Amino acid sequence: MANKSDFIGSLAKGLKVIEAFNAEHARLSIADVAEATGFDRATSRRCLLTLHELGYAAYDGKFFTLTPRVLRLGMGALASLPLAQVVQPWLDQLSDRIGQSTSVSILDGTEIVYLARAAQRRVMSIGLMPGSRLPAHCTSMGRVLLAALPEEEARALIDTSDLTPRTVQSVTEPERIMERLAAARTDGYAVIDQEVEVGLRSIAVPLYNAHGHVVAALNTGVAAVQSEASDLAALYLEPLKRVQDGLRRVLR
Amino acid sequence: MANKSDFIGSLAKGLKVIEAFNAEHARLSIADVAEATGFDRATSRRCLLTLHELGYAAYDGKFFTLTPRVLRLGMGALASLPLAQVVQPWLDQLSDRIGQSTSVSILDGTEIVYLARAAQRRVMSIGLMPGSRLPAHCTSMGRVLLAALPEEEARALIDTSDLTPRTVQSVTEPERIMERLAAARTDGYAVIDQEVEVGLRSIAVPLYNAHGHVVAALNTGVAAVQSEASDLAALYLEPLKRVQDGLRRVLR
DNA sequence: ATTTTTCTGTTCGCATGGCGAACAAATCCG
DNA sequence: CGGATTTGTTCGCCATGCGAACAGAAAAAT
Repeated sequence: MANKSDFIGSLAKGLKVIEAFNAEHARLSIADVAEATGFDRATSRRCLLTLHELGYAAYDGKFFTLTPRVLRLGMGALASLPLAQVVQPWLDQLSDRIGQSTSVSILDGTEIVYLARAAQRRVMSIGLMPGSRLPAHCTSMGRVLLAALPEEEARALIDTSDLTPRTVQSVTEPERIMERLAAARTDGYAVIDQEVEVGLRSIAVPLYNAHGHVVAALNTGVAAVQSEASDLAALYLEPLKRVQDGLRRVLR
Repeated sequence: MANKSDFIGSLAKGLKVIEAFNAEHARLSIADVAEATGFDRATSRRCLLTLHELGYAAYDGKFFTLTPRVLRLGMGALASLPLAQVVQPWLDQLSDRIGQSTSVSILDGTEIVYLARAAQRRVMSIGLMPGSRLPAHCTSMGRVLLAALPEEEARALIDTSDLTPRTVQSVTEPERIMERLAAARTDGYAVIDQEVEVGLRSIAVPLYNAHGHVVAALNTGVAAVQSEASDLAALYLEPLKRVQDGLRRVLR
């Protein structure tokens, strides 16, 4: 930004207030928002009242919750990503053929964002839908996306990730994660075994565009009771690579 | 809002700029945004540059597109709706049993917003995901949700709806739509036959909470080549009502 | 290739919007 | 019931955000 005077502080504050709401904090008071954002209580209050006035938040006299109207804010981004529309039929077909859930995601900072999904039976307790996020370092799709970056860039992202273990199997040492990325780079795919959630294993491959650049990741996830980690490549790598090859001609 | 001075105009402007992006207008210039929002060009420019600075928009030197980060703005709303989490397993089961896609949505103004979905084979060309919207007046779920409102309230929403026909079968006269709502009220369900999209028929029922209030709608959609509209009730009403009954005890 | 039109970047003066402190009242909690 | 916490409100202040105006760049038309 050329000039500091091109920046609108009030808008920035309001967006930070919206981001203060999440699954764990769905219903917040003025004091809650002031604490979560670090803004003055009166500032937080004006932001919340503005959101309420515009229909983005409901207010019961003390607590605020976001309303479905805020979904309009995000739809512009999903809509502007042609990738999701293009890959959906491929995911549906792949999911039908292999009998497992499949997804496509992209990297956004230290997280992956789901763009498209074809779901079979639920194997994860958290519902994953376009827009959902998971940490990149401990997901198969995240690992192939990080592996596609220059090594220093990947390391910087790992260093700023929240490496808090999510299961007892979570890999949390940066050096070991970098090793897994190197392996993913060499193998052309990544497998995770109950690192992001107990009971879930998944395998992912990168998706390339016609120029050979990695633009997304494709995975399938299976219940741990259903397949050993060591079997995932034998079972699913070939169909995933077939979709990878098919999409390479289509994506730009 | 008690005081006009509790309203933050700059925040309101910025949110309107974000909403200017949609599927048809995914990539906008400063002039485009000024035109779409009615704001001064310099104001539009500052909003866009602020969104870019915060990571919500990408900028190529002339055009802006929203980035996946704006999805964080909407996720707080979905997360704060326990309804989506509660109904998902019921949708998955129902979808498996009847072999068709099923969805749950709520009313937001003149539109329905999808909260949850269990998809089988794609019958619609537009991908519907949580957060997607369709006009209420010409969808089966929209009709049962409008039918649950006091009649004057429903009429006011019909009067402010965009009644542009989407297919040759679209019902667009307010009186005829009100008749369809009355029928839905009497029957306890609604069927639409290719009004929202050629090739799609669907049937929906309202979802009640333990207090008997309508809180959402549940539907299944089928390809027109697969079932006649007159057969939908015979084929699917019973399983839909079974889920309706089951959820009545669970929803609050 | 040139001219015209449209768009963007930038500056700047101005008005007021948004800020936060302070106080009173309401609510919550022990 | 008293103390602690939170919310509503007012208000003075000043920095923020606005929009006009101008120059330059880019795009479109000739």
